Amino acid sequence: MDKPLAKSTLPRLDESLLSHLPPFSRLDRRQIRVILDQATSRRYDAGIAIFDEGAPAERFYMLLDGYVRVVRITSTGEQVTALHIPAGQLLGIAKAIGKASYPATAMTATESLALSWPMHLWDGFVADYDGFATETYKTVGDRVSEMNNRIVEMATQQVEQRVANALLRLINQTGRKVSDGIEIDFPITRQDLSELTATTLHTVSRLLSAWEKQGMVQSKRKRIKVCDPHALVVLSQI
Amino acid sequence: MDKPLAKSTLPRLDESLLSHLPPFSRLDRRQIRVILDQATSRRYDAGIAIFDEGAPAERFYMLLDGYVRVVRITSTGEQVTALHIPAGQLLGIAKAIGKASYPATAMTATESLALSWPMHLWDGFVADYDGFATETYKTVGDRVSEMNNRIVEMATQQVEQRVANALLRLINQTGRKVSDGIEIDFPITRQDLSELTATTLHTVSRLLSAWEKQGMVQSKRKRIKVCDPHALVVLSQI
DNA sequence: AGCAAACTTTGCGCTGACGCAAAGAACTCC
DNA sequence: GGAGTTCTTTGCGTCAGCGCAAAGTTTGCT
Repeated sequence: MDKPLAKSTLPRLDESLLSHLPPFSRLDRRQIRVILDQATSRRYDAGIAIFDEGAPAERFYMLLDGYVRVVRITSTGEQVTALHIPAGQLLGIAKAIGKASYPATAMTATESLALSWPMHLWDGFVADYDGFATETYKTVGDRVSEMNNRIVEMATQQVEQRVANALLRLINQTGRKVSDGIEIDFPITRQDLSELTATTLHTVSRLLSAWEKQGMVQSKRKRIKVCDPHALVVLSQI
Repeated sequence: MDKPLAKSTLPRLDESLLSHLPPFSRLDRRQIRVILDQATSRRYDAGIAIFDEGAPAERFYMLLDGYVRVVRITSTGEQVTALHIPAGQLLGIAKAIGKASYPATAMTATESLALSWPMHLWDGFVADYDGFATETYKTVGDRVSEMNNRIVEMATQQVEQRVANALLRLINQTGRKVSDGIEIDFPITRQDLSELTATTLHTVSRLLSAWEKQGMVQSKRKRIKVCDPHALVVLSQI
């Protein structure tokens, strides 16, 4: 869909980009060099689809910087966010779950930077690189767990608890410590939160307003800061 | 937890048990013989936990006969059904998603029969048996897709649509053609259906009564037969 | 600076689905 | 065969959260 930049337009990628990331951490410099030389690097604006649900899974990606929202779009045009992926994780790994096309759309939540490789290299990576397969399946497992938890939450909890849980998950996964609390590290609207918790932006807005009055959170346009995580935990477990 | 029967109490297992099942279908008789000789066979009554959420994943299973419900239990004791597994599929494959313990409980929905192997054989199976890994990851992928669909459904659909969808999924996966419709092939209560669709048994009962009046379904105690699948499809897609 | 677009807040009425309650039907086990 | 258990149905009152509407706020664009 979008044409990757020619590799030559970018400075040679440095080994340190990958060497500390779990799927590659057991590899030596030489192996990482080979991997990097096969990679395409690209910057994405915020709000762009890296790949689309249903499209043939031609490449897999390593998110180096930014945040990605994995969304599914229903026949009636509603969006449902399945998960958020922070920098340092693989995405578009359809092959790891035996799929030939992407099962969901990956949208950048912020400006992002990702490496990608053609999918035909996948089997080689799995076979040749120690730890790559293991870490990949762990990633799949973590995402399965998260989806599982979402199902349980949606099945058993009220809207208020679901929103509280979603906020807690977001600050755990992508929180940034600031002066008087923890802030979600990417722009997130009431609409986004509602798509993550199966409710409406109105209800999310009302909840955040109420919580702000009680001093548990502070928010401005596209930014949410949690000041009292413990109070949220209490709320989420009623 | 439950002690498997000693292998010697059962007649020698026949190769035809496995030879047509996807994870083993590319193997020759000799390989299947080796696999069977390492397997433990066991019968389970209906309503029994084959393994429990959180327990160390010591064995993996192939369901030969019956149906298994994969459930999660919340801190408040509510059950949520994640998926149903029909005969012919692997279960308890925590290793395939990088887990050392089972992420959910597997309960038999009917009397069932399963083979199992100690988990330490897993890596050998993946390495030695052609197609085993591929088929396993496909199974994982299918389950991920199904969970994904459940999330989207729960996020966007009304109770009526969710129940209709659940019924359609059940007759697709586990339906048995009978005289004037398709019947779900295992006993399923209103309560079970409500745990699958995040609602109450009362609401499910009301819906089924209404649908029965319209001739779309017929049901008796623990049995549901869909007479007009197309009408359900229409209902589910409003 | 000024306009447009995107995001947020808040009020109000409505209703789908739940909670509770109670009775009826089917099956199981002595 | 009868007592107990499990499953199902149905009625009724209630309310959480949605839909709609409209106004306010922030940001970006020209």
